[in-house]
Amino acid sequence: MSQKLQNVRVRSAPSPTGDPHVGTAYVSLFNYAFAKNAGGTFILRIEDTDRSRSSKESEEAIMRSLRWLGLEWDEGPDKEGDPGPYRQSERFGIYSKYGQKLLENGSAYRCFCTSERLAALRKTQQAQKRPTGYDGLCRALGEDEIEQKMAQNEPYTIRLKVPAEGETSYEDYIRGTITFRNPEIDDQVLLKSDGFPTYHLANVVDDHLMEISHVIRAEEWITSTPKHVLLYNAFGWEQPAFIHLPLLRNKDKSKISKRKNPVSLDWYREKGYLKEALLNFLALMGWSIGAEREKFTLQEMVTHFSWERAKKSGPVFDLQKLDWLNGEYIRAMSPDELLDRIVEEGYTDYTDVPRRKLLSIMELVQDRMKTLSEFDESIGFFFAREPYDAETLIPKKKDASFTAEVLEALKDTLEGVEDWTTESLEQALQAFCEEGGWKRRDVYMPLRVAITCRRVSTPLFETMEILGKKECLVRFQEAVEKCENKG
RNA sequence: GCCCCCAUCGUCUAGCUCGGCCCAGGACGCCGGAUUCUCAUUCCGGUAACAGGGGUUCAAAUCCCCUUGGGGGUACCA
Repeated sequence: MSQKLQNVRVRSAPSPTGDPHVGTAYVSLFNYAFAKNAGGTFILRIEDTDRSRSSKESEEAIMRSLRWLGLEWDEGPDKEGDPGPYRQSERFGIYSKYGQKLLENGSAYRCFCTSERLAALRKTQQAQKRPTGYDGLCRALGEDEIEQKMAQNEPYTIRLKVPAEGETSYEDYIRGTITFRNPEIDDQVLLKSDGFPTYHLANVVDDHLMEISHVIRAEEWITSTPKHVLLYNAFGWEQPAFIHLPLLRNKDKSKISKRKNPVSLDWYREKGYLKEALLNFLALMGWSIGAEREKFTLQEMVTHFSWERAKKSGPVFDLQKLDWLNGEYIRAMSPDELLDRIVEEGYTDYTDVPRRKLLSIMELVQDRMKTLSEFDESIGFFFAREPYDAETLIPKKKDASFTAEVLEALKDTLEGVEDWTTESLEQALQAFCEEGGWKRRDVYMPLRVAITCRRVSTPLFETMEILGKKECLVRFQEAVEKCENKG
């Protein structure tokens, strides 16, 4: 397998159906990394030949998502180049012309079989435990029969005439030689009866016209590649190199699917995964940078990219590890940077809060966040008194009267703190515990809940400083009353 | 059913191309501990794998074969 890296042109060719899929990002990432490493061109081509399932919204979502991730293409639907357009629905005329060519040189034939007959055929084949596939009925049609049917306007498809004997093989960069016996390759439909091409024809024609040098796609295409090879041969075209990436898997090892895994790139974005974390994680799913490193940037992947370090086996998509990675990236940023990201990318509603205040809060929550969407959730109590049960005030293994006692005792101390800073508060509270013989945890928990309304919160004294004495005392008083009502 | 791909800790993997340095290394998770006002963070420690069987060889996680397991394909969807 000679890697001719002179003129690398690769493409990501998603179908615009449904939500933008992580698999698209995954395949695009590898195309991108390889192209950029080789100084080549990364193309985005929209494969919308399935008219009923394709949608404009989906196409836009794919482009938006890829751009969000920073996988910018050099040529694509909105970046026209010589071999465009890059949307197959806009190349409609091209395919039938090439289908015609195949008809003329005897590599394809018209098939008038109805879908009903095909379905029945498949059924009996399965029942008889025979391999399924077209039986070649229309291959034997004579010229006059064909003309007659056409005169009667009978709908037909154009099928590839796969050689009855021999075998077809190709070299896969990461899997080596893959061989299929020709009788096992189906006479694939190339042009549907509505005149639209199937994936197979459109794909090969476009890859040729767009001078794609390496076809990098997911493993699920391995079996249809021999059909593509046959097509290149039938046209007399040089074939590109083929590389099949392992499929992303659910926990049960099946192909990743939305029923078993969040699969939409929008979901990851909304949840607040950083693009660098998601990219890094996706890269890890099919490639390793070597040594004992697992954190690396897109740019590092590009510079170190090589197929030797690509893997063949299908990785389970494990959100737990993504969470960890995301946390790593979050912690690696300065509070300032993090806040910028959160504000710019719209993860917070607290946009009219003074930046200085948000920043001081950020310092308290940064280490506690796994995703950006957790920011607002974890700081809500800074801006509003949240409802909570009196029960919540009670420390472990203690009761309501104990809690009331603590709060009562605490009152004077709190009110007496003049300099409402983290340091003085801590000093005052420590002194309070020592003098009164209280255990810290028994004092801090009720206080924490009184101040933050939550048992899990940012560090107490820092939080109190930010809230200010006045607000803290109000909250404290409310807690005391809550306790009294309870008791 | 048939065809194709794959196979190292629960998960992601290094090692396999060029057999010995591997009674298999790292990471996530989990468990335990330290720090600690909660939760996190941070730091220590622990758990856990070469699917099985045959070969080849002085020597195999690494090469070959078989079995098993998993996955994908099998459409006028991509």
